[in-house]
This record gives sequence, structure tokens and C-alpha cells, in this order.
Amino acid sequence: MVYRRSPLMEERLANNRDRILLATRKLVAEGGFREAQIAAVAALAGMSTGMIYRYFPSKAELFVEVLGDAVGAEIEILREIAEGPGSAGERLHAALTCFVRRALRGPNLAYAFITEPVDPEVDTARIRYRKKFGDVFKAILIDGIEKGEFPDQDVDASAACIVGAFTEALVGPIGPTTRNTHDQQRLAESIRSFCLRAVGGASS
Amino acid sequence: MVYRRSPLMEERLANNRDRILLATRKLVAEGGFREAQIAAVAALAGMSTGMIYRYFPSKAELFVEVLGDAVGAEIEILREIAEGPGSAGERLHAALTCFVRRALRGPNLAYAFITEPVDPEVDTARIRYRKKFGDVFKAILIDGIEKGEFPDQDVDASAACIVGAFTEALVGPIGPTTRNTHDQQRLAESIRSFCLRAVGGASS
DNA sequence: CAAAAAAGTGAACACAAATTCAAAAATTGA
DNA sequence: TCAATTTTTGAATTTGTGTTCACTTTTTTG
Repeated sequence: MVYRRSPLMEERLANNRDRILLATRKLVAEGGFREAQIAAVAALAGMSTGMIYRYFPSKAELFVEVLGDAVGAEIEILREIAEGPGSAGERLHAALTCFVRRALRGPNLAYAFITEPVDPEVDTARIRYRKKFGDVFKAILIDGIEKGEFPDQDVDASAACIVGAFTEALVGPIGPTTRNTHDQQRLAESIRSFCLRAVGGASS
Repeated sequence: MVYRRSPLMEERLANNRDRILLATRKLVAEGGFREAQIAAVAALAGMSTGMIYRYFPSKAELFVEVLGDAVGAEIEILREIAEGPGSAGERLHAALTCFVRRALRGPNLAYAFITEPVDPEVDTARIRYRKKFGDVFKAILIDGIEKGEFPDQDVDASAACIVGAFTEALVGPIGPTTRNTHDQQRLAESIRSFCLRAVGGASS
């Protein structure tokens, strides 16, 4: 054999992979998954369609990875808050605020990740990731209940309800309406209050 | 002209239309929208594919109508509760119970109507219908706030949160898990408590 | 530079469904 | 029954993309 992958090449390959992911993310952020056809991704990444398949076995897996990366980042942020200092109520408050704000900042991306219709494979992943979001809240709830801050409750259901509540409250307004900062803050505040009351912590 | 549509024919036509709707509903209930291809619908309804297009301009519009009919029926039931007797808290309690129960009874249908990936046209309709669900709860909330039963709150946000909360809490378990009646009742109870606390009414 | 191997290309292919439409069957009124 | 008209059929067409693969280009090493 007279060819062996050099470190430089290695780097270029990794680079290509990143470019694909980046291009996909960008397209999804702009026009949702439906705008992110392989041809479009390839064009934006400046490579051929065939190339994509050198790095990802299928469009679905590419999407799942993009979804996972984005969700993973969000969860990391949330987890930091969840495991940080403060009472359970405070942390829940902070987590909710943070999440709603971030979702409103990138409406299309949020829509795509929360509910845009895609193929079943991607959807399965989405459900998994939603569960992960729930787990972060669940941890706070368990802690709060242990410390007597929150009343006893079905933490799985409550966690799911929290995720669902802001999901729904966000996606409605996200689609067509573009809101100003003031409205956004009010919305964030409303959702937060709802969830905090629901969980039994301080209402405002 | 020697052909004029007779009343008998008129009836047959209407019948065909109903058969199409029925077949579609059935297929969706069994295997979601994805199983309800035009060919399958036609086969189940006992007619040719071309026939479908005599009654519906496109698959999307057929789906929208099926979705609308099903949702309309649910909303009718909810509205009856909402406009019925009892305190706002009681009515909210009843409405939530009813909704969760009905959804759990027909899991696939609920899944299809709540989140199954479909094309954008249908999805737009779905968002509209979700809003309608929200409106029913919103009405109860407004009433309850007026009567001093619930604390003042952003009723739009709260309504959306309620819809989102049980939607999420239901769809998770709906997909793979088939639950027994006891679990279902617990789940219904959990969701209900969450929402009632959130709204500020009696907790249990 | 040359040969071997891998990376990269993009037009062609595959595929699954929705949709159409020319022809066949059925209905109607005389 | 017959001609006019409508309904019904289902094979063929269309459509939109994902995916492949024979070929070209680039990279690597002797």
C-alpha cells in the first residue's frame, strides 16, 4: 500500500464532517428540516451530494445528529442550572426562564426541534431528547420534594407536563408571529408562573 | 340532456364520501397517517384511487377533514363540560379527566392527531385545532378568574400550557407502552393535579 | 514521477406515493 | 333500447428526493 491517511488529511475529513453539520444546522434554522435536502446541504457546504454519504449513512442519521447536538447543548446549560446552587424553586425558575428565552431567540430552530414534521426515525429521536429535557426538570423536582419545598407528586408526569407546557406555549406563537422583546418577556413570565404554581413552589 | 342526477344517485355520492372518510379514519386509528395512503384508503372503502379525487382535491385536504371531524367531536364534548354546571375548578377537573381518558382509549388516533409527522398543510390545521382545544380551557379560566376562584393569570398562556402539558404527558406513554387501566388512571390523576395546581384551583 | 489507494463528483437511478386521464361501466329520461 | 351524460376504474404518469456508483481527481509513498 502506498497510501496512508496523513494527519493533515485526517483533519480535512473532520472538517468536512463539521461543514456538513454546520450547513445542515444553518438550513434547518432558516427553513426547518424540509429545506435541508441533501442537495441543498451539499451545495451550502460546498461539496457534492455523494460526499455527504461518505460521512453519514443517511439523511435521517444526519438529522438525528444535528438534533442531538443542538439539544445536547441546551441540556448542558439546563443541567448546569439544575445542579447549581439555590433552592429547588429558584433553580426551576432559572431553568424555565433560560429555556424559554433561548427558544424564543431562535424560533425556527426551536420549531424544527420541537414539532416540525419529519420522518419517523428522526421523530423517535426527538421523543428521546424530549425525555432528556424532562429528566433535568425531574431532578429538580425530586430534590425539591425531598427538601419539603414542593408537595409530593408524580415527578415523571410533572416533568413531562412542564416540557409539554412550554413547548406548546412557545410553538404556537413561534410559527407566524414574530414578537417583540417585551411580549417575549411576558410570555416567558407567564409560562414560568404556570409551571411554578403547578409544581407547588412559589408562584411568582 | 337525458341524464339528471337522481335523488338516489345523490345519496350514493354522499355515501361514497362518507365511506372515504370512514376508511381514512379507520386506517389512521390503526396505523397513523402513514398507513393511510390513497391506495389503502381506496381499497378499504372498496373503490378505485381515482374515485377519491372526485370527492377530495388532495390527500392533504382529506386528512384535514378527518382531523377536523375527530377534533370537532372531542371539542364538542369538552365544550359541553365547560359550559355545564359547577364551579370553574370542577369543570376544569371534569374536562381534564374526560380528555385524558378519551385520548388513552384510542392511543394511535391520539398520537396521530397530536404529533405524528405529516405534511405541512395538515400540520397547520393541527395547530389550529390545538388552539381550539385551548380556547375551551381558556373559557373556563376566564370564568374562574372572574369569580375569584383562580388567581389572575395570562389565560392564553395558561390554556396553551394545559394543552401542551397533557399532550406531552400522554404522547410519551402512548407510543410504545400499552398501559393497564390502573396506570392510566394514575396518569390521568397526575396530569390533572398538575394542571389544577398550575391554574391555582384546588389541588386534588 | 508513477503506481496505489482514497477522496470527491454529480448524473443517473430508485422508489414510493400522489395524481391524472382515457377508456369502460353505469345511470337517466325519452 | 338508445343516446346523452355522469360515474368509476386503475394503469400510467408525475414528482420530489434520497441514494448509488462509475468515473475523475487528489493524496501518499517508493
